Amino acid sequence: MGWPQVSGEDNLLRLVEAEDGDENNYHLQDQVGFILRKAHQRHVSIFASQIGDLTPPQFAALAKLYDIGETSQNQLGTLIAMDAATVKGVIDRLKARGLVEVSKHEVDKRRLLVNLTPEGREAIERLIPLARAITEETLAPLTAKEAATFLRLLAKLA
Amino acid sequence: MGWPQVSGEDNLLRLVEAEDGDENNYHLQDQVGFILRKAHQRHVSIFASQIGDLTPPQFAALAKLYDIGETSQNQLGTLIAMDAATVKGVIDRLKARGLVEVSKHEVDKRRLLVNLTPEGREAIERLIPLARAITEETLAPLTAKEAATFLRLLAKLA
DNA sequence: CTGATATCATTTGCATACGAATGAATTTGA
DNA sequence: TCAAATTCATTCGTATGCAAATGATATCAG
Repeated sequence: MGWPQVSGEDNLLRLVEAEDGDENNYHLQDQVGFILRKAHQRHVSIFASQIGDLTPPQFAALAKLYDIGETSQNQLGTLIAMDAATVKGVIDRLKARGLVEVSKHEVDKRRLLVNLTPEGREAIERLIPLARAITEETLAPLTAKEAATFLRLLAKLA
Repeated sequence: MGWPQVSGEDNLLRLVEAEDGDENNYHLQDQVGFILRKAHQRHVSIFASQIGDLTPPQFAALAKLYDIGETSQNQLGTLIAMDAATVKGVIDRLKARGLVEVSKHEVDKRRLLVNLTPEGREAIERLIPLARAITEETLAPLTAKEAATFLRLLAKLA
């Protein structure tokens, strides 16, 4: 009489509803948000297995700085989809490890300029091949054609 | 001469490489992990706009309990893809709000049983229609056909 | 039966992630 | 020009998310 009392009735009710067309049946497992969260978790896990000493957001910051060179902290955040509070923490940790350095903007005194250090540059150049492997492993469950389709649709959602 | 000094040379180098076949060019924006992270962020944002007083993980816990009835905290975590440490925090907060209640397993004294309270049951029944709207809005950039394809491929990845 | 293993839950430490509030500096507009 | 609005960065509070360590309990193997 523990859970059957309430839940049992519900399971019965749900069976009846299923026969009626399943309209009131909500399956968490089928919701895009839930699957999206799991897919993201899996990717982060793959990332960690290949690049243990850097998180995906930290890698994103380095990769973007490598791509575009010095920028303001806020601008960098915009480019890698992090709000101001989040990017500050990421940059602080990269700074503490000597991978980036910060300086004040000459004219606009509000801005904090961020750039790679030589060590940061060396690190990102060393890691980019691993990042390609991570992408490959993440997409491994799909065929090449499926992967292309998936990336196209995912980009439309993001 | 602030940032052009190093970055300018790099952009030039990259242009040359692009002519060579783009092999050394790494574009964060095209990586599945980065787009996955952004898509997830967008969904969480949509979720928050429709259900402000509950997070997606909290909702997942309630929805799963509504679906299967009372379970152990660990088992619930497995079902909604959360590790033991994470699910504990989620359940603690739901418990503090009176949406779930916990009790000790009669025979296995290690287990902590979790179940919906009447308030929790009422809440999840009220929220499920909103969850459907959230799914719809998240998938809105895709046609119905694209959405079906996307969900199929996403599920293979997750 | 009992020692080795395994499971369940908790705790700690670290790292995103975001809303909201704050302060400093810049830009806008009347 | 100068007050209002905006932008940039920081800080605080809250909420995932995971690894690792710990303690309590349960199960298994010999």
